[in-house]
Amino acid sequence: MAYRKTPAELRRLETARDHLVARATEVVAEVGWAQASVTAVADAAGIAAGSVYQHFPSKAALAVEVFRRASGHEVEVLGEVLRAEGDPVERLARGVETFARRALENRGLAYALLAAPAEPAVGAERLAYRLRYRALFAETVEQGMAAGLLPPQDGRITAAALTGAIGEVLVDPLGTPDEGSTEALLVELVAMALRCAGAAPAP
Amino acid sequence: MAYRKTPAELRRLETARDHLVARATEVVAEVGWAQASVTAVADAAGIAAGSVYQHFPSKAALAVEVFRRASGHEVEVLGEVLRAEGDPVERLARGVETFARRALENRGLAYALLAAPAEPAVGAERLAYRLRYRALFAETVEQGMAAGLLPPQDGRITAAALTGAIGEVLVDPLGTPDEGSTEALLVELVAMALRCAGAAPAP
DNA sequence: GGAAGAAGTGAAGCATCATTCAGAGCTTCC
DNA sequence: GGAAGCTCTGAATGATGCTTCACTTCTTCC
Repeated sequence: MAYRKTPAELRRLETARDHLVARATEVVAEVGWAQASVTAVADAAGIAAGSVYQHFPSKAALAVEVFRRASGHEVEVLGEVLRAEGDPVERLARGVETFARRALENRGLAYALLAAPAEPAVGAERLAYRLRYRALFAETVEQGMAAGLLPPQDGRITAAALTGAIGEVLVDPLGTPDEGSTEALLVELVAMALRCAGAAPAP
Repeated sequence: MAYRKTPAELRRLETARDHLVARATEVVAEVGWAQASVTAVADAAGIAAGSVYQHFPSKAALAVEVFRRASGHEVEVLGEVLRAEGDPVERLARGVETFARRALENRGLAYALLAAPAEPAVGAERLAYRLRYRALFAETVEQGMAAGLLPPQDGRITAAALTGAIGEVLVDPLGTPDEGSTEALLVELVAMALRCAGAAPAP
């Protein structure tokens, strides 16, 4: 007998999938990719290990989805800040600050997205998303050059440097992770980024 | 019956161990940590898998030795260049260039040392060696500030940025890996590094 | 030359996980 | 209410790859 899923059932499945991805993301942020076994993730989502395969064909596919959702959001936020109205140099400063601040607010996830050991499928995805971060920074740097605010340079290298610098700071944050030093860190990081792009020092 | 190894025998063992580490390093540079199984490494060294355990208590111990030998050499070379005679800014430029050039000349190994997915023991070692690179850069930046050649800044952040930037460039080299573009890349990278530290632009 | 002890071998042992599957429990539709 | 089809379960399966170990080969010493 032919049989169709009701909309409610479809919604339930979709919700279960979202819930699985969300919990998997938490697990990855807490314990890293290596420790995020199918069993651990399923337990966190409150389902059996086998049920993971109702939603994803493999562990790698789930891992990639976790990575894409989290990274996609970061790329969007960074893009919005960098493409806002105004002076390219100011936008760059705000972009670096936003990117770094968000990463520092969720270090576990940021580390997982940017640097933590991961299976090859996630590694490939990471490469692709890093290029997107870099492309966004590069675009803003080129606008700064076009506006005569930045000296001639290869914007792609400056962009890579910015991405790498923020990553480094996250991997081993300088100083203790309290409020005060985080703010000081951001100030230094933004200043470094502006020097790096060759912006004239603030008066 | 008590029995001592002859000096010749001791030398043979030491040589065998060195040979194993050297071949393992090659394997890692070629195929990465993940694919460098005990069997693959033993095959490359021309010994049986079990014989690896004559020299190292575990695969992780061998991996750590491979990492330390290769990274230790890089730290030494960088230290020598950065601590040579002369102007801190010039030394910094030469240090960045040397570090990047050496990495670009052996990309497989550089990638393995700086970024490739690896087991936790190697990851921990990597963190330690990155701090050593950063400490060397930071020292030079502070000397530049003391000499009035660089503006006030947190040298540790600049150092992290330099390490990160070079790492990024290696992970996904901009442009094709031919002679000409490598040289152009180095020029841009050094220029970026000097801006990053706040050195006055060359006339 | 031969006994004693060390190094080398490589196939078996073992641990770890991703993945599967046969059955239990639900949902749909008449 | 009940048949048909779907989701969920979790123990069994299977693959991978480090590590062990009984045995062979080589080295030392008398």
